[in-house]
Amino acid sequence: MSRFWKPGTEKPVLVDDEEGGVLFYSSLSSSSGYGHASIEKQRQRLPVYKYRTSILYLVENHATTVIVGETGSGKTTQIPQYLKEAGWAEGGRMIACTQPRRLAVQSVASRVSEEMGVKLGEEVGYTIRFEDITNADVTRIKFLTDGVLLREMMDDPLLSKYSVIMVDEAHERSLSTDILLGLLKKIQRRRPELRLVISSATIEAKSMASFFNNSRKRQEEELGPSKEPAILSVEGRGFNVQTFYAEEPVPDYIRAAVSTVSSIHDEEPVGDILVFLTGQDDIEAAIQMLTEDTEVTRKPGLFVLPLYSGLPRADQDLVFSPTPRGKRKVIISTNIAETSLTLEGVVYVVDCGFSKQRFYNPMTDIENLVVAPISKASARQRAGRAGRVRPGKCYRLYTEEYFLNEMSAHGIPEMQRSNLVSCVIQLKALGIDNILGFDWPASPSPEALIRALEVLYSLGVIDDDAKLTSPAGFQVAEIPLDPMISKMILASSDYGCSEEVITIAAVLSIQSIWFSVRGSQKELDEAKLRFAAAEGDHVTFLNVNKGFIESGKSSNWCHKNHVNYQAMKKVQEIRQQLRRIAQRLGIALKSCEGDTRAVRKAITAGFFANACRLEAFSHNGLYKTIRSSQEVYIHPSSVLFRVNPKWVIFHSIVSTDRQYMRNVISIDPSWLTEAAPHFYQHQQLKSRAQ
DNA sequence: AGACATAGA
Repeated sequence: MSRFWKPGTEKPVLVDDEEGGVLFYSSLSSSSGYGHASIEKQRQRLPVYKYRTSILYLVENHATTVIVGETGSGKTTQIPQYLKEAGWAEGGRMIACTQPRRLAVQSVASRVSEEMGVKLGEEVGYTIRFEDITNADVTRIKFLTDGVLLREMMDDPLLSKYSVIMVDEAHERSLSTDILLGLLKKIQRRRPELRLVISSATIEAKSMASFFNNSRKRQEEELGPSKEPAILSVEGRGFNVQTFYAEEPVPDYIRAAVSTVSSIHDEEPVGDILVFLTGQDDIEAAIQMLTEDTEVTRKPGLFVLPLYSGLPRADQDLVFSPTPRGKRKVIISTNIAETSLTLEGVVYVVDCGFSKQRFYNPMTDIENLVVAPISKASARQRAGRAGRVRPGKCYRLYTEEYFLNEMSAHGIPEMQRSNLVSCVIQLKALGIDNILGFDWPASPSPEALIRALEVLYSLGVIDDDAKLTSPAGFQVAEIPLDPMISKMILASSDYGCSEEVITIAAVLSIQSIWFSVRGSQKELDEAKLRFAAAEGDHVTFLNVNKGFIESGKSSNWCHKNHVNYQAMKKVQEIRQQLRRIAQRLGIALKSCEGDTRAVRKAITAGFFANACRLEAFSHNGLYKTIRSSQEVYIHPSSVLFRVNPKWVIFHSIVSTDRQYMRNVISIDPSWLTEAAPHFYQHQQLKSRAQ
């Protein structure tokens, strides 16, 4: 909750800002105090309050209600309370409200418990991974991530303990939100008494409503609530934002962003500037230009800060520190500032019109990060970030003509740009047999679905009838990780190395265990050599983890070795969760005491499909994948870079100028046929080995 | 000889 609270200052109050972001108010700013009466008044001042009766009426009479709520309408914090006040949580039932992000879950839950004057974790609680702040006997309103609600369905497929489920931020179309929406539509048919509240931005409301339209003719004769969804709009409380467009298309958006910042600083009154660029590289280039530009640096009072997810926490926290009097803060950010967090004091937004987006190619089974134009919806969201404290201005580094005619209305749902193995196994675990015929809010391509089914079949997780195998399929579905990693953990049981493989699984599920600072790349490379294992990166992770444990989990040790202390703590947390799950699944927790063959065989059991062979006469480290003869190279960050063993298995691919394998181990090709005889026939390997 | 948008279980 106090994620960005700075020790030594008064504890801030977190307030949901209705965009899944979190706004940080100092408690000094509301000197009226938090007595019950003043909270009640604050509640009544929210735009959504006028619609209280209408909302309750619609929820009573419609199976699904779509709420279009703009920024600051108060829908997220108020609607669950209205529902409870109207009796929807009586008789032991619960009201659920989902969010796409953990931080939003925590902050909204704490706000609502405060408004209701109850202790968090009692009448109002929340659940996110690793944190269940609820009490089954007394919790009536429960906030949770949509991913957690999906997991809950494994034990309770009809979600029978909930009377109303509110899906917030549905317009974001995240993978888990879309899966959840598809499943909720199915549950509705079995549970006519269940009510859904879908909260969405304007642009998606109609398609949401038509997705949930289950009405048939002669509906009047049926009992129960109308199957036709209701739509209700609630106005927001943002300030007006004036938009400016580039007159001509800009050839270089980094340069254009820098000069726009410079002229805002020259010509506009005080107020912070938020610049949207695409990634770390862009941001660092822009900062360098801004600080080298003597025109700008001569002027006092410009305070430039980067913001992206990979930035160390201490540096991220800087953007929340108050702007000193007479200074102007310039925050240069990735998309993280579009939805995930909110910056107070921003009056000017500069939008480059692009973001990095993930795309998935089912033909090659490769996920790519591509710089691509944003949607109109994203552009509006970015602009809105300027109007939070007073009227603001948004400078778009593209033409109005481009905005109107070229930009798509909304982005492609994540479902249609992702590898679907995790998604498909979740549906299978819930008994959805006909994956291709599933009613999705946005259908993924049949090719991507078929590819996911193929991978699951080759892992032995589904059978010839595409049903989960027993026990392997059910076990893999139970582990909250990518199925290839889950399979690797299952196999570690047979090879007697589950402790090691669980460590590897934990490391692979976080971004990076290395602490990288621009300019100290060489030191990091040297630090890596201290842990480097000839077998490859996965074994190197084991060495790092061992060193960390032996140091007594010391942050000082991490610092000296260029290891990210926060990341290592996270690794330990995930390890503990995975160990508990493994024990529940009957996987013996056992260490192989340094037998790296055993570890690599277990990895092969999950990742055999990612096997590659060094080209016979390659002088530059060219490999080809066994499965599809794709040309790939070992990533320079790998400990096997330039070592180039003959046979390797990779964990993932990144595509830049070439396809690079990240996290690589060397293997013996005979392990492939041992792990997946059906996938690699002897014949095939032999002919390729020649 | 060179790189990592953003979430989530």
